[in-house]
Formats: sequence, structure tokens, C-alpha cells
Amino acid sequence: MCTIETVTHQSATGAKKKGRPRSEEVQQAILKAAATLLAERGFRALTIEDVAALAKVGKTSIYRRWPSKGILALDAFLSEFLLLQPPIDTGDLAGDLSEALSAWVKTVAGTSTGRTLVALVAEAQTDPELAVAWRETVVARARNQHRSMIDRAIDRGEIPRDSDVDVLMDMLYGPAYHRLLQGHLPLTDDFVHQVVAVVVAGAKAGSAVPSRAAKV
Amino acid sequence: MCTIETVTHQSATGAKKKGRPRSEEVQQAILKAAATLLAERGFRALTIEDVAALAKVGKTSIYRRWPSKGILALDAFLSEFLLLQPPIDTGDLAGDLSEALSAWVKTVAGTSTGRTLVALVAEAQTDPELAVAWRETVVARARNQHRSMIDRAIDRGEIPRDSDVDVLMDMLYGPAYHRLLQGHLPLTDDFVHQVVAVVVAGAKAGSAVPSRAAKV
Amino acid sequence: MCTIETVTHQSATGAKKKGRPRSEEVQQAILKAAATLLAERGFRALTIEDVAALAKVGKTSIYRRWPSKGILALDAFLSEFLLLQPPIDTGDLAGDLSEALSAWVKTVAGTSTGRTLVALVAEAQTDPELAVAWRETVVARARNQHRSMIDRAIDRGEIPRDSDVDVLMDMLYGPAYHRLLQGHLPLTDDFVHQVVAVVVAGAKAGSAVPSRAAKV
Amino acid sequence: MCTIETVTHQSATGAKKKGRPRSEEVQQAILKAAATLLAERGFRALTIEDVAALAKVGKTSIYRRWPSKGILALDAFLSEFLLLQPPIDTGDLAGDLSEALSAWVKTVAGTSTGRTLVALVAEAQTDPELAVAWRETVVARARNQHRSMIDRAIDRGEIPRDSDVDVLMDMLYGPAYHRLLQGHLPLTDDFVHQVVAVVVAGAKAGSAVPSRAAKV
DNA sequence: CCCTAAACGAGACGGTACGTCTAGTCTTATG
DNA sequence: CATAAGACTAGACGTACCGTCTCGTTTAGGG
Repeated sequence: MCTIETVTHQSATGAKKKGRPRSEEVQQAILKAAATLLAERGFRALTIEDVAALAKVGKTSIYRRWPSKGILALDAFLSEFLLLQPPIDTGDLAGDLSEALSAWVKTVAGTSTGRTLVALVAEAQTDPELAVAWRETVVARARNQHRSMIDRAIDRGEIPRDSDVDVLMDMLYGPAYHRLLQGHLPLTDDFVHQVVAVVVAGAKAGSAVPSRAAKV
Repeated sequence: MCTIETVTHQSATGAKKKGRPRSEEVQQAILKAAATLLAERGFRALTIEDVAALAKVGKTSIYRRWPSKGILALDAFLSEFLLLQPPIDTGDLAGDLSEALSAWVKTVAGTSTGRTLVALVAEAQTDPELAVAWRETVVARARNQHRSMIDRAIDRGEIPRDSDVDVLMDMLYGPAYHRLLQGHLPLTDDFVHQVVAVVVAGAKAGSAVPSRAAKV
Repeated sequence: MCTIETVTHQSATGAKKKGRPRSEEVQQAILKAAATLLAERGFRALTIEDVAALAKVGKTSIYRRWPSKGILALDAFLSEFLLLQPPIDTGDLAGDLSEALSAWVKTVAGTSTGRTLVALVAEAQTDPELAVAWRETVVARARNQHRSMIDRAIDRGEIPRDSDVDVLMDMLYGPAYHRLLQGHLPLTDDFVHQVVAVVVAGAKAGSAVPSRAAKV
Repeated sequence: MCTIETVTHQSATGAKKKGRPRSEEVQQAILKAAATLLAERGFRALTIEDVAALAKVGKTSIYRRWPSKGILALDAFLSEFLLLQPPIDTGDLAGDLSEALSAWVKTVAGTSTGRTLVALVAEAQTDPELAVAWRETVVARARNQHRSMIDRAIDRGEIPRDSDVDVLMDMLYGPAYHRLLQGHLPLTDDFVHQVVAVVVAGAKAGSAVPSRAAKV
């Protein structure tokens, strides 16, 4: 796929780069070690020292690249997560949403990837830098994908032009995140279909559900 | 109000209780200190040592009552949170849901209570004991409240008898939790009304949206 | 003998002592471990972490008592060194000085104690707290011992009453320290006797060597 | 003056020297930076990295020339120290010794040069390579100078031919080093004169103080 | 009115991980 | 080759909290 590790703190200034360049092997060894430990023991039990030891790398080589445990974990998470969220185009809104949500559920329900996702959302609450990175690399990416589904549906005339896309997307993923995080009920196929049905119905109803003051 | 601190580890064996009884003042001092520090610095920066120091209490007096930082924080959280979730009965489903969700939003959006809630959801991912306590004292309590709203709506004939209440409730609170946790968009009044509208519409449509195989 | 570990940072304020008292076993385990490592590997290779590991003790238990590696080493050094500097009274100045210097030479020449002594002198150059402790526990103690020798010699009429005791003592130990530190020549019995002879002769000549009165 | 930096690790293999020759500017920049930092912050706080940074030089350029921090510091020290130890010939033993010791005291008492000297003596205890270099460039040099003073005194008939020159020299410098290192008493002019007086007296007494077995 | 037993404040205890620092080595690209 | 820059492994530093464990001191019943 594409290069995903956009988070790493490279000097970024695109300059001439003096001195010994950062080793790509080291980079990969760290990410792999982090991913392994994340899957084995979870985010909470992840320590920089263990990552360094497993990757056979000095701690400084980690701190040089990632400012916090959270952002390192995010990178490790992304390398697994993104591969499992395929581009979707079934030619039909209900189909698109259904496939997208199903893929997401399959990736996170009962998996270590899911547990990591949850931990990252949690961590982002206290680490502002991570919060930004999370929104840019996960939330924004997902929303762009979904927005294009909805745009296609609008183009096809399935739903009204003035739909509030943001709310629709939150109503699609919100309930799923909710079950994942609260764990009160399972993320079944049936759940996915019911949610999609309600959202699609709501979307088609469209401005029949007017924002209180023609939207703020 | 009622006694909320159901979490505290009392000897429980209802026995005759020999020796010096636990001091209620100590209990309250700890909870107050925890709440203060939670509001000031957040869950992550909360340490048992700081709580003990602020409450002028030995660490053992905390560990004697609460098995973990998470459960202590939950108790401190509850004492603030529950007071702000009033019982609701407007005589109308949309009105009930709208008021309930509005009250929730008011309590958590941009407040330290909201930040603590998020941290507790996160913490519950790794602390099973906290996860249980969380579901029992927060999730179950809320769902009972909402279930009775929906039952009343069914009795009134507003929505079909075979509605999937669980999914409806997840679609009401899921999007709200989503915005709170991801922080990508604000929790506005407008958002609340749109969500309620779609959920109510979905509920009224009812089995017109059949579960894939007449429900499992 | 007497209690030597005068350096340890006890609260000292002779107060009521609240909380759990510091364990004497821990104290001794640390000192023993430090002494062992000092003998085995020398001061430079001495690590707080290794001491903690060998003594089966947390690092904090060391930092709680000793403010620096140097002062810990000083305590460990003293417990060995002081036992080997016996009180001396031969009834004769030359005899006293000779025995004292011999005992010192025997203790430090070619021994790990000697190497530690040197390292401590070195360390004291940069650690003012250690410098003070060193002067109080080693230098002052030795000088008191020697001063009483000289006082006895004065009382016996061996040397004049107005002798410059300080210079005499520096001329006794200075050359010995010099050979120990510079390592250019060995600390032999012969060396001891020659130094003692010159010092005793100098002492007896006494004010024949006028201090400042005739000056530069 | 003369080239003093005899310590530097030149390729040494007297060969034809291929490739780019080592820059003299780099050499001097490093020594100057080292001397500056030594004076400013002392030996202990001296870092190869800081020297490299201040001299605007790569760390490798330092390691290529000096095998250790100690030897680099020795070179920096020598460039200051040697200039201040002039050749002496007053035509009289007491005068020679007095002038030599006075010059030494003036150079090291309360100066950064003195502090560095002490640190080097200390460092030499653990760094054998430095110990050798120290003895060769400082101790031996000084002893040669003094030996010639004493030889002249013997030639003049001031002191007996069979004097133990080594012990005399240790008795001259030992007490001075002692006060410098232990810091228990100041290095005054008076001290210098008393020491010289005793040493000269001892020297003149000569074999009246016979080594125990006609010397070993 | 003691006696027993638990709770209490204080703080020491063995640990774990932190993030920083320095050492000495190794790669780059550029003279 | 030497050079400047800087990444590399390694490992000690001193700090912060953890959850447990003594201490000596209350504070209650129950005998």
C-alpha cells in the first residue's frame, strides 16, 4: 500500500540532511516489536524498555522518533488497521455502508487490534499530540472514505443534496464504537444491518428532519 | 439522595464487626480529595499518594476500601454524575429522548466530569473489575431509565411492540459518546435533535426494518 | 568498636519518630554489598543499581539514607578502615609515629581499601558534601590521634612546647599519601623509617626552625 | 615554548602517511575548548560531546587523537601548567627548594589548574593509560628538575653524597599535595618555608639517619 | 474498666518504568 | 583518508508511584 507512518518525527524540514541518516531497519524493528507486544500484552503493559529490548535497539532510538508511547502505538496500530479497511463501491448506499461497517467490525471485534484501538482512544484523552494524530490518521481518513460514499449516493439521487453528512456518519459509527467500548452487547451482523437500515432511512427522509434553524 | 457508593469493599459478611469501625469522615475525605484531583488534573495524573496526602489519610485507608484507582475514581465520578441525570417523563417519546440526551450532553460536554467519564471507559478496558462496576452503576442504570421511556412509548402506541430496544438505545447514545471520545465535532443542541429525530423515525418504522432473519 | 556510620541521613532531630522505622538489616545489607563491590571492582565501577541488586534492596532504600555514591562508599570504607588503625602509645615519639604510619601503610598499600581511599579523596574534590564528611570522619580523627602523640611527647620534654604540630603531621602523612596517590615509588618499611626520622629530627630542632617570626 | 603534546596518538608507525593529513587547526581547537571547559566547569563536568560542540568538531576527531577524556584533559592541563614551572638555580639548596615549591603552590593553590591537577591524579587511579602518561609528563619531569637541584647541592658539598634523594623529594612535595588534596589547611608561604627547613635539615643530617639495612 | 481487635497516620520497603544522559562506535556525504 | 554531523547500542542515573508492610496510636465494642 502506501507509506503510512506519517507520524514519525523526522526533521521534516526537507533540508540537506547532514550526518548519519536514520536507519530504516531500526524503524521497522521498533514498529514490529511494538506491534507484537501490543498484540500479546495490550497497550497498558507496553513499555518503551520492552520494545527496545525486543527490537534490540537503544531506548534513545525510540525517543528520537516517537515523542510518546501513544504515538508509537498509533503507528504500530495503523500498520495493521489500514490494510483491513478496503475501498468500497457497491453502487448502492445501503450496500456501501453495510460493507464498510462490517469490515470495521471484523477488524476490531474481539481482536487485539480492537483492544489497541480502544486504548488509543482512551490515551488520546490525555495526550493532546496523540489526539491530533489520531484524528488526522484514523478519524479523518475514515470520514473521507464515507463522505465519498454519501456523495456518490447524492449523485445517484438516492438521498437529498442537503443531508447532514456529519450526523449520518456519527450515527453509523457511533453505535458501533459504543458497543466496542462499553462491551455491554456484542457487535453482530444483525446489529450492523439494523444500524445501517435506520441510518439509510434517516438519510432518505433527509430534510424532512430539519435542523432546528435550517442548520447552524 | 440515595447511597451511591455501592462499590466500596466493606467486610460484607454482615458479621458482628469487632474492632474499630471504619470512619465515615475518612471515607468522605478520600472521595472529596479524589474528586478534587480528578477535576484539577484528570484521571491520568491521579495518584493514590496524592489523594492520601490531600485527604490527610494513610494510603492503607484507601486500599482498605477501594481495590484500584479506577474504582475509587468511579465512586468519585458517580457522586457528581448521578445527581445531574434527573428522571424524565414528558409524555412523548421524542421529548423524553431529547431531554435525556440533552441532560447527558450538558453534564459531560467540556466538563471535567466528561473527561473523567472518558478516562473511566478507557480504564475499564484493562481493569475487568472496573468494567463490571462501570456497567452495573452507569450503563445498566441509564439503560433502565431509557427502557422505561420506550416501554411507555410502546404502551402509548407510539412505536411497535417488537422494537429492538437495545439497538435504538445504542443509536441514541452511541453517536454522542462518539463525539465526546473522538472530539472531532462538538456536542451541540442541533446534533441532539437530529439524532433523536432519526432514532424516533427508525423506531416508528419498526419492523418495517426487519432483522435479517426475523431477529435472533 | 564504636558506632561509626555517622554519615547516614537520619532525620536526626531526635524527635518522636513517626511511621515505620528504618530497618537496621537493610542498612547493614547495603553497607556490606557496597563494601563487597568496592573491593571487587573499585569505586568507579560501583553502581547504586548493583549495590541495590546485591543487597536485595530497592534503590530508594539507598537514596533514602545516602545522598550520593561517594558518601555511601565512605561509610563502607570507614567500617573497614577504622578497625585497622589501633590506638598507639609506645612511650616514645619516634616509636608512636613509626607504629601509626606503619599501620596506615599496611592498611592501604596495595589493598582495595587503599584504592578506595584514593578514589574517595578524588571524589571529594568534586562532591563538597563528601569533602566535609571525609575531613570530619577521616582527617580529623587521624589528626586527633596524632596530636595526642605529640602532646605526650611535649609533656615528656622530647620536643619543644611551641612546635608547629600541623606542619609536622603533614610532613608525616603527606609523603605517604603522595606515594600512594602518585604510585611512582613503593611504600616500604624503609620509607616509613626515614620519614619518621626526618620528622622527629625536625620536631626536636623545633623553634630552631622559626615560623613566621623570621619569615620571608 | 617546546612542543608538549607528546601524548597525542599519532599514527606513530613512522610511515609515509597516506590520505588527508590531520588538521593542526582541529588539534588546537579541541585543546582550547577542553581547557576552557576545564576551567569553567571542572574535570567531572567535562564531556567529549561538549568539547566537540564547542570546538565545532566531530567527536571522531577527538577519539582519533586522544584515547580517553583523561588524556585529553592532561594535554590541556600541561599546556597551562608547564609554562608556570620555571627552571631554578639560586646557588643554594634551601633557596632552590623554596622557589620550586613556591612556584608550584602559586600555580595550583585555589586555581582551576589546581583543581584539574587533583582531578587528574584522581582519574589516574582508575585509568592506567593516564597514570602512565601522568607519571611520564608531570611526575618524572618534576623529579628530574629537583634531582638536578640536589645534585648541585651535593657537588657544592651542602649535603652528603649518599642522601636518599627520593625520600627527600617526597618529603618536599608530599605535604604540599596533601594539603591541596585534603583541603584541611591552606598552602601558605609559612608552610612552604617550614617544610623546606625540615627537609634541608634532614638532608644535611644525611646518613646520620641510616636506612635500616644500609638501604634496600 | 480493662481487653481485644480492627482502623488509623506515617512512612519504609522491594519493585518497575520512566525519560535523560553520556560513552564510545558506526555510517553518511563532503572535502 | 580525514572531516562534521549525527544516529547507533548500551546502560546508569535519580525520580515517581506502585501496592505491601511495619510501627505506635486511637477507638470502639464485649467481658
